[in-house]
Amino acid sequence: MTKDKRSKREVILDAAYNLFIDKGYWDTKIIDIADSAGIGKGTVYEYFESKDAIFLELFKTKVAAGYEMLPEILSRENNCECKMKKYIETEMENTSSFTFSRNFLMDLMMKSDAFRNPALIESIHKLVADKFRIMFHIIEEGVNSGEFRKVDPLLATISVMGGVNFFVSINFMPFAPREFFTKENASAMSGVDFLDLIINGLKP
Amino acid sequence: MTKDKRSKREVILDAAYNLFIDKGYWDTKIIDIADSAGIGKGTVYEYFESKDAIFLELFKTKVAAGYEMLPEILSRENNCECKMKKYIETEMENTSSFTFSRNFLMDLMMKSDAFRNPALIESIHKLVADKFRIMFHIIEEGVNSGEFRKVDPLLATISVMGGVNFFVSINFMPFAPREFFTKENASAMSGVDFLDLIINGLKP
Amino acid sequence: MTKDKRSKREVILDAAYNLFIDKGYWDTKIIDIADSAGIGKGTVYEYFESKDAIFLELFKTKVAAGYEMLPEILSRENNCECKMKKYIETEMENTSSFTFSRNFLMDLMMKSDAFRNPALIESIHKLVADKFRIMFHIIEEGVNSGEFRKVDPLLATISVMGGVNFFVSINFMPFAPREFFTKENASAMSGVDFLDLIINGLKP
Amino acid sequence: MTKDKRSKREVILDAAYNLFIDKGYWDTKIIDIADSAGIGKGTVYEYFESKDAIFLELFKTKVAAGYEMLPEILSRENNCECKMKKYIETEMENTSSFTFSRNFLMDLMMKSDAFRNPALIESIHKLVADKFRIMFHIIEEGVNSGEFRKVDPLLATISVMGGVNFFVSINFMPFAPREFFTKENASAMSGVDFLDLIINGLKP
DNA sequence: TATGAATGAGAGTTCATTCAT
DNA sequence: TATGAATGAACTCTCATTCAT
Repeated sequence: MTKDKRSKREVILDAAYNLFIDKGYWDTKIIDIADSAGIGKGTVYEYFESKDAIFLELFKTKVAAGYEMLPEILSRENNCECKMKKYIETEMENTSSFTFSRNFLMDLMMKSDAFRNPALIESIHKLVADKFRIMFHIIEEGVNSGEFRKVDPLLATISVMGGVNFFVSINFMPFAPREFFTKENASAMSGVDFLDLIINGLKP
Repeated sequence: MTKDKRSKREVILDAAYNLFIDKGYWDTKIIDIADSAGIGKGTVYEYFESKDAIFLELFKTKVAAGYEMLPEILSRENNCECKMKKYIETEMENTSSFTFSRNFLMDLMMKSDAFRNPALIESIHKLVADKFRIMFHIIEEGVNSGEFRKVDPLLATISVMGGVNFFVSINFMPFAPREFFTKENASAMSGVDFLDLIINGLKP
Repeated sequence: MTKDKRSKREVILDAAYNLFIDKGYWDTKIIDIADSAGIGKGTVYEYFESKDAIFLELFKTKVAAGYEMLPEILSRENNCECKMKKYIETEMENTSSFTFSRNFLMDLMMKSDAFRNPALIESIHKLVADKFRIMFHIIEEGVNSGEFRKVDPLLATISVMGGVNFFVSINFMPFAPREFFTKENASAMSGVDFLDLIINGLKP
Repeated sequence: MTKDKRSKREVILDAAYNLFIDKGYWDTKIIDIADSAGIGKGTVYEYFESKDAIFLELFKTKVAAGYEMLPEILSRENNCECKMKKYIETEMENTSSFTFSRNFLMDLMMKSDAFRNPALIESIHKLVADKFRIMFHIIEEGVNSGEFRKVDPLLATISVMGGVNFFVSINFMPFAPREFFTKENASAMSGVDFLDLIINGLKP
């Protein structure tokens, strides 16, 4: 009862996190979070200012935190292909290690402007933009150094990021044609093969 | 009063369309649509059964209709690269001709399970799954015929579709880092270059 | 087109009448009446001020009119039993000749104060009160003349009227236990037997 | 604040009950109930799922509950006349003890098909049908045993039930001619006299 | 005269948030 | 600290009535 100060906050966050992932932000009600956390509805407001605030906290700790080390990690790599590999691995780890079932991140990205909390919107936009810039610089560097072909870096960034985002979230998308997404298929898809495609393209 | 060729139904659809794109489905209220269309709240219901019905109509006419001819169009092409080119062109046309000021389709895809109207959900899932299958078969065919490398068709489909979706919608995404998306950059990005990337990859 | 002035009014009334009986007042919408009458919604308001006004007219012509001659008819009878017989016959004729299916009259009686139109409320109250008074005077007269026992006329009036009302409307009541109300049973029930019960009671 | 033994649930039920009786179900709005109960609109929904649910609860506790013991009570009586007496007494108690200021039950009966809630409709129909059957069996038994004349039991049931219903509710009917329903008259009317009329009829 | 498109007040219901305990 | 009863603004949808044509 006394050392539970930090713990209860965590419990709320965990409950909210799972519910957001499971039912989406709008379908998750405060009472659901409270019930799931085993506390009273009012208690939620002892720890968080609002539903938005819970979301923001979750975003920062569960999502954004996974990318904090990214620039440093990438800087340790010698060439752009390796950097891109690390990037993909990080994405895959983040989405899987945080038990990203469903489309949490994508959800955030796409619907971010449905929220009214400016801090939240800004956080989301910032993360996505940061990731975009990182990928852009990898490609730009690769093109400049001759490691990559003379492609338009912006175009390539879009292509690669779109692919990566889709790749890491496809399993959780509600509309993915289920006949393709069997257990075997899912486990067969690897980041290495994925990188290979981006680097080498489809042509034999 | 003079240029009122557009029926009121059209006016409502346009108003709803822009609002849905601008603020999202849930943030758009019936009164917003009515106000935006310059009519009374009740009038909306003279033309549509419900908010869902407006959405469904919009989806069918603005989104799904653009893909109806896709299978036929693709069947006219002789090789898979050309098919993929046509696919990308169709996507680009659809998203631009309908003045997609935001990523309407992506939005739909990601949030589709937030809707309760089964007809609507089904329509959305069907379109996305159809498109996915089309791309899958293009790639599968290419791999089988030797036109493409021996890549995993599913992985490649995900990569390409993710890239394409991102590509056609990036200009309208709320979070795209604005410094990259100047007018000049936007016009510089072409489907041909994009296809080149997918086909040939980044390696020189 | 020219001699249809009265006719169209009738058509509206008939349509409304059947709908009121069939679905009840509140479940009948103006558009239903218009559709059923084969005219436009606005046209209804050319002939009637409001939905209430239609109801009032219907009440006066279809319901109240059936009782206008009642005092005169009863005055022709020589004794109270015969008067009561006539009363019952009139009720039965009114409810059947006007194809009173369902609980139109009862409906009116019970829900009359749900209407806001004072004229309507008054009409309904007046009819019911008139009928009550008529029955009361029949019984009072019978008691005074020695034709009936020395019962409380008010109590007897209530008993008889309740029975009569129930009797004439039971076939149309939604809750009547259906196992009792077969076709044969319905035709077997006669006003004469009913009167016999009231006059002679249950004791052998 | 001091006599708040009554739970808020009770307060809401009472408020709703009086309003339903006073203005009818459809004319009573949730805000009316809330205002009358001295609470906010939303609070009503903390205690009841819907307007229908309030009604159903009211029906079960205030109306149906009064008849639960009826079969047992009647079974203790030795002859049919006594059973009928008990029946009438029960009706009178139910309608008076619950401060039936209007004919709530009759109201329910007549309008029951105006509700859409199946559980509600069924409850109402069941109660009325049950009561009808009880009376029918009393009379049938009386006829078979020779205690009553050889009358049609169905016809007699209708006559008696109609009379009883009217009798117990007449004081609250909006249309009852007020000159008859003075305080003295009301108190003069007894169930015993009423039964006498049914049993012995009007003939001397 | 006849119309039906347009209206908007008003309904039941939801739920994030408040606050007395 | 913890609660949950209470709140009311806001939502979607209904429909009797109006009025320009």
